[in-house]
Amino acid sequence: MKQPKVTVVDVAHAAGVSKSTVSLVLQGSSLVNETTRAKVGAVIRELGYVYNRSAANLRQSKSKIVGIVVNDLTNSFFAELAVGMDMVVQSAGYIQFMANSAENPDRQAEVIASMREHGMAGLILSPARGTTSADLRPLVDSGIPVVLVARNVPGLKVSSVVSDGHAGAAAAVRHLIELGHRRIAFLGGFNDTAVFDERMRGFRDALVEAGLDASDELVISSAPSRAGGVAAVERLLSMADRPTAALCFNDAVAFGACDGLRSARIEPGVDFGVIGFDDVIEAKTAVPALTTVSVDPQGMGRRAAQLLLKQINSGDFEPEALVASVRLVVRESCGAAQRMKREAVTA
Amino acid sequence: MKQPKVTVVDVAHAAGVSKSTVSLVLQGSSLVNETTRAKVGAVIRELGYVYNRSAANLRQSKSKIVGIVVNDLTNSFFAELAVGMDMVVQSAGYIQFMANSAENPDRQAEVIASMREHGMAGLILSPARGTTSADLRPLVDSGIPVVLVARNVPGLKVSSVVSDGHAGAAAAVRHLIELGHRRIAFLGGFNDTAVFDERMRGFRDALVEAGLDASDELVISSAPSRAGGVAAVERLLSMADRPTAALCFNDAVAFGACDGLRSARIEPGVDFGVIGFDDVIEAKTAVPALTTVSVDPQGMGRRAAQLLLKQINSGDFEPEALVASVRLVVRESCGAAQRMKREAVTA
DNA sequence: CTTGAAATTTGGAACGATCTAAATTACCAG
DNA sequence: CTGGTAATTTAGATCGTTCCAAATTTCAAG
Repeated sequence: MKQPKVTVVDVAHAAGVSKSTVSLVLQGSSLVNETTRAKVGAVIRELGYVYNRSAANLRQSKSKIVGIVVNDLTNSFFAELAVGMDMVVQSAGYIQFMANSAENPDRQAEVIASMREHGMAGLILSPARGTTSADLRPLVDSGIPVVLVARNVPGLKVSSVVSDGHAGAAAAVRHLIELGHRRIAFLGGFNDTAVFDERMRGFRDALVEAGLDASDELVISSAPSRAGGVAAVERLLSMADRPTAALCFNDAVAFGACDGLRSARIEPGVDFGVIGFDDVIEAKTAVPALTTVSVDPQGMGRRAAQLLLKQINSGDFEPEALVASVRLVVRESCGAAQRMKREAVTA
Repeated sequence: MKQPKVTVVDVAHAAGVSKSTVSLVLQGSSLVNETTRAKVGAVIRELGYVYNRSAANLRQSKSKIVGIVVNDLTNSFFAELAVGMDMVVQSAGYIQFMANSAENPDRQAEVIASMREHGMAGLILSPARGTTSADLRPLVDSGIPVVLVARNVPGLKVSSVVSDGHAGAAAAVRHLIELGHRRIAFLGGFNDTAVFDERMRGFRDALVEAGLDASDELVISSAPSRAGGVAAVERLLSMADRPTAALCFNDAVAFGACDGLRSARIEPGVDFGVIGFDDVIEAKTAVPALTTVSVDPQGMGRRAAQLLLKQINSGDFEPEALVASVRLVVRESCGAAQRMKREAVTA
């Protein structure tokens, strides 16, 4: 059962040539005679030879391995991201170490270190919450290309691919304004993250642009989860001058907000406008269907992988920052459907 | 920027010892003097040395890499599976190549070949539809441990971890019978897969056990997707002696079935009982909430990884077949809530 | 036949670790 | 001191590949 593994030398011997020739055949060199190439190829198949890439890399020190570390694979947004990367990495003839950091910076550091020991040529990282630039500095300084995706790490000079949170938030707010809302809140998310900051600024800028109130009390931060959404909406409902609509940090918060509204006998999408962010898979099927800002995670993954491969192949490179565009998907939770119905009646 | 990489020899030189000693330190051997160990450790940190595991493996030919290939990472069931594996693989000090085959056997073959060239110690595979035993034979024969998960490949003597589809389907059917249904259908899934066969037999056995009709016309196969569910339920509604409830091949089919029922003005969970399979994440939040057979994919992933590691560590091993137990999660779509309400009124 | 250039093939030194067996050093009792 | 054992350290071969420089073969023209 356990084959004593066969090497180039075995192949060479069986084919009656030298190991150098076999090596040449393996790399498809044009130096080798067509007859010998065929002969060696036949022997390779016959003996069931498998190429040992680590041995090869040892000599030429350029591996075909990239690392992919994602903060939460169970979140379908990040799973899609990973699948996008997988597609381009695979079709470029590379293979990936892939690991889930589960939002734990220590675990993240461990797997990155391990990948480095195994000789990865580059890393795509969707960083765990709390990742600092110091965590990544040694890796970056060693000259290994790194691409951050979905989230940024402040103070680190590396490439990144992030979605346009500012534009997305602004578009969502403009849509709510167009629907007639004049007092709009921003719900959920930890206010010490870069993503929060960007979306919140988009929110605020759109309000200011329309000459509406954009004061601090309209921004209610909380955990970026369903539970956080419930908590945030409770705070909102206790406000004196109560808003009539809200943009949420992400879809999970938006779902929580809907839960919270319902338990206060306020129907989301009818009595109150709710917009989410990310367009997770459940957004379409939820009741009411969630109006949300959609960010094609698979496309982002592909772009990140392309960027990384480009940097790996060009010995020297400059960090690049890509911004993935974003689009508002209007469904029911914002109340657009309601308004159309109303207009139909009036007409 | 680009460090000329430092090796054991550099460390040895800087620490004033031989490379053998450095190697001993690296493997934490007790042979080396405490003073030298400290000295070498300091130099290692100072020079920013990174261990080159491929070089090491070349000599000792036992890598700390496992391969994980999954048929569809965008499906949250399989994503959870992968996360479970990730957990145990990572904490065992291994690292994984992970790839998505996207249900494409050719792509699957490619990535497995690539992983093999890179020297993986074992493989966990959730096989793409259409995988044959011939596809995996060479790998298995080479003595590399392989664990199949979620799906089996007929005619291949390797370890596997699958859920108990028979018991799950039977439990679901018994529950429907208990709710008063006497004519029950099985919807969706391709009837040439092992998983289909197992679930369908569980369905049939439970019907026979209760002395009910279990004829072929009650089994309506289709694509295992939402669209497939719609198609299957349409065929069901055109039947002469129409069933009053259905067990679906998986949750996607169940959602489709609900869609189809609604467009025929039949309310799932009220006029018709629907049960799914897998307990995907949306099952809980859908309307009506889906009654379904839950299979803890993360736990399955963990068990698969544990099994693989066990086989890697014991030089020789026998294939083992693990069956993950399964439990029925009763929500709304089966009509149980309705019945309870009715009973409350009657009481 | 030679001959020289082109086409092939090849030996052996890397690559960065481990491992064996042997060398060196330390230490202690006599 | 000396011998002997225990504790450390080390030289050098080795793992499976690539690559350089050199060797060999092929072959058409003189």
